[in-house]
Amino acid sequence: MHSERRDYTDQITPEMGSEEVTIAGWVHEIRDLGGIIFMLVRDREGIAQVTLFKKTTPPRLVSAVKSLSRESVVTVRGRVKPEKKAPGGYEIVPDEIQLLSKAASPLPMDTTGKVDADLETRLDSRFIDLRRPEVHAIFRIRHHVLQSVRSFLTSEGFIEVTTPKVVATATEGGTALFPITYFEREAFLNQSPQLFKQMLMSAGFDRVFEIGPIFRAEEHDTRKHLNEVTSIDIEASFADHNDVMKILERLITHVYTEVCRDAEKSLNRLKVTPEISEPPFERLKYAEAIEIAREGGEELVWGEDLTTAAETIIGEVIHETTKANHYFIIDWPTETKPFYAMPHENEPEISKAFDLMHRNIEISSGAQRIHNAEQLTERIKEQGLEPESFESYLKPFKYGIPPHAGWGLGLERLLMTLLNIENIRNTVLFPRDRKRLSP
RNA sequence: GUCCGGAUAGUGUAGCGGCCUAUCAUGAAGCCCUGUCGAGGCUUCGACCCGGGUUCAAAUCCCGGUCCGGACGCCA
Repeated sequence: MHSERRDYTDQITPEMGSEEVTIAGWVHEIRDLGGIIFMLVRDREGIAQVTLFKKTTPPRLVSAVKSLSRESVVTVRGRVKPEKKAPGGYEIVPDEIQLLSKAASPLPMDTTGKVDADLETRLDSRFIDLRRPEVHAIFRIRHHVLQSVRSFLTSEGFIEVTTPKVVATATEGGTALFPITYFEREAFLNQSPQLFKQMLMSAGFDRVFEIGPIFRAEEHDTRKHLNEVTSIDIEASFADHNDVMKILERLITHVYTEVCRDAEKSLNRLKVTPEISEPPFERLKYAEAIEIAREGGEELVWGEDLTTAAETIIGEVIHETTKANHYFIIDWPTETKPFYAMPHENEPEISKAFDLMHRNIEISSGAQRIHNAEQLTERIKEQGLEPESFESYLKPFKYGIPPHAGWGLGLERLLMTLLNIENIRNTVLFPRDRKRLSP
């Protein structure tokens, strides 16, 4: 039975006449009108209507359907019947219905859209929540985004790599790391593939990208933070910050364009039309950004990171003037950025670091990196860190490493802004936040 | 972590001192119904987060706890 030919519901059309089909899926709804019963069967691609007539359908099938519970898994073999009154212009008249797995009731939540559930309830029963077509659509689009990122970066000469997530030291300072037990030693979950990417520049890989999980042990509790996220990271040799910003803006446009082209059905299901930004994106200097925020009433000190309110004001002003959602904030104060960001030669208090913003959300940040071992050691000291603990990091810089630049792009933030999703938890199958560790 | 809201059937909600033996929807069980597409009609089932207090009387007011949401903070 499992090896039999199976048709997805979207492959069936009214033009198929009375062809035999076999569908497999979940019982979405049963509407028993007495003399006629409609059973809606849902699979990954859609919903098909199976119609049973009390007078002509074999009684065993009628009673089988009457005893089915919602969300049970069934296969239906039957004939296609073009029917104007049926959704999609066809229905399936069954010859055989098999129950493969019975669903208990009541269900932990509604799957048909009649009753909304809180995010908490949905995440507790995520396996059911993910059955809902509009939730499923997010992850179909996520797949398209990943596909499109891979094809774009590959066509730009980047090699996909994977680097360890279990690491020995808390390398970057900055964010808090999750400690774990690694046999008899302490280890950490990696916060960024940064140092590995740079080692690969020393190793002569020239251009690499990695798509993988990163972990942040920060106790933040907001709509746009998670403790485990997927980072799209690149590093490019013989390149500066301007070069990688150009790659980034073209990547964003490419992803938006491809998603609009390839994921139309899922976008319609979510009722969103992504707004494509065309390169070049606005490049706003940090100094200009804080000026805009000050004019909008925010009190900011040069040298500090932007507040959420400041980001909102800046995002709105930029949107008014450029009509675009995406923009870069460039020339950040060196002290606000990680030690490996390259300071400008003639103005070392600002660095060749940038953030890519979508309105008020930071979706990516990157920089040209320092590739000189002495300068790097100096910067480590200036940030109050111990150069001794960075020895294995510093080693590749002593034996020939080209100038290089790169960025990290948050996949979930990209999806949020692409699909206008309010809470980042909706963009991850099984989100990990301050409170949630299962499922 | 701070501030502000909130917690009522499986799910989503109304009620905010006595009219609550708690509203409505959805769901489940049963009955009627041959074109539903949030089908319809009738019957039944199912809930006040935990602990303490105030009061003749608490779902409702007060205190503590737990959990949730939002904003902010923290954050390559």
